[in-house]
Amino acid sequence: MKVKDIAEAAGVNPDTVRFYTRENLLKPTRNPDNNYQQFDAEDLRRLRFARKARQLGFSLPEIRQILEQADGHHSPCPMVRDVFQQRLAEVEREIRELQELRQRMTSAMAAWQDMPDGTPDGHTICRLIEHWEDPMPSHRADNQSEEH
Amino acid sequence: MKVKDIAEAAGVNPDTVRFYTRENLLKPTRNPDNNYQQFDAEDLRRLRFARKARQLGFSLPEIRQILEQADGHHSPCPMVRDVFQQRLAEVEREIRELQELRQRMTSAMAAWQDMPDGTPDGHTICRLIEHWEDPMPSHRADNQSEEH
DNA sequence: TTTGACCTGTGAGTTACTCACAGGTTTTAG
DNA sequence: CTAAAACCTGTGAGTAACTCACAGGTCAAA
Repeated sequence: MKVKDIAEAAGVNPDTVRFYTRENLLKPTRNPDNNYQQFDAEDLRRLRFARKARQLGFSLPEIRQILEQADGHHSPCPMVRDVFQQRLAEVEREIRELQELRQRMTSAMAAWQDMPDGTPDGHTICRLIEHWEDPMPSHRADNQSEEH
Repeated sequence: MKVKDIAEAAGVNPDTVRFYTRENLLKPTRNPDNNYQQFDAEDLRRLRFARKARQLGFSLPEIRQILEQADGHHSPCPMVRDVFQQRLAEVEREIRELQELRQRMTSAMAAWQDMPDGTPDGHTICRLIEHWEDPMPSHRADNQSEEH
């Protein structure tokens, strides 16, 4: 399998395959004739695994670690379990934060209803946002200055 | 007020103030003697507004737009309302996706309980993830190839 | 007066890709 | 058989919203 083949088989962009190869998540052999990368069924499994782990919120370094552990015939289980549990906690925190945010937004929307659309006072909304009480630190998506 | 003062007053990193200034969200005057930036109370209000809008999920270009509209004595209301509504829908989608993810993760955790911690078969977990049924596109946090 | 804390602008690093480029190879159509 | 299309290669840049580092200038206190 060449880059495009494995990419299609896994449903990803060929550039992602190249990227993962650069990042040592995939280790294709090389065709000495033309230096093309050769992927096999195992690579495809790794790629699919990586993609699913990504959907679960694992980072590329974490995924690489898992794959390397498995390569070395070590059980990545305990580690995976830890990371998985951490990730679950994180997901739950994200849900709580977003629910709170949604609550605050719908309240704001309600207050909004009382104003005509083209209200002449542009400061009304701005004040609404200005006086937004300072909440959560933020949700992981937008802020990397998180506490980990 | 100098950079550090306004940064402290708003509870942000001084580099964020400098960054917002570069991005034209803040337009401090300059002290001609030393070329230092001079911020006033209005700048502080803008900065606080920007930070709260960020927490609500507005992007910097959106925030800049709102501030510029307000500067030009136009009411940013209709625009803000639109963006706000979009953002609310997005938050609700994120919540749904994360809840689904959490559901799937807790199910996986349950299956996990049946295995001893240091299980010799490292492929057990990997298989668990491998066979994860392909779900949602992903949640905005980790994937910019979203459909907008 | 000298230290230390601040200021300046610029450039790089973060994450997980995606895209563009220039040049080599292979496949396919005519 | 050849020319064009489609693929391959590596590298470098762009994305969002910062954060940090660097080198050199300025200023307040001891």
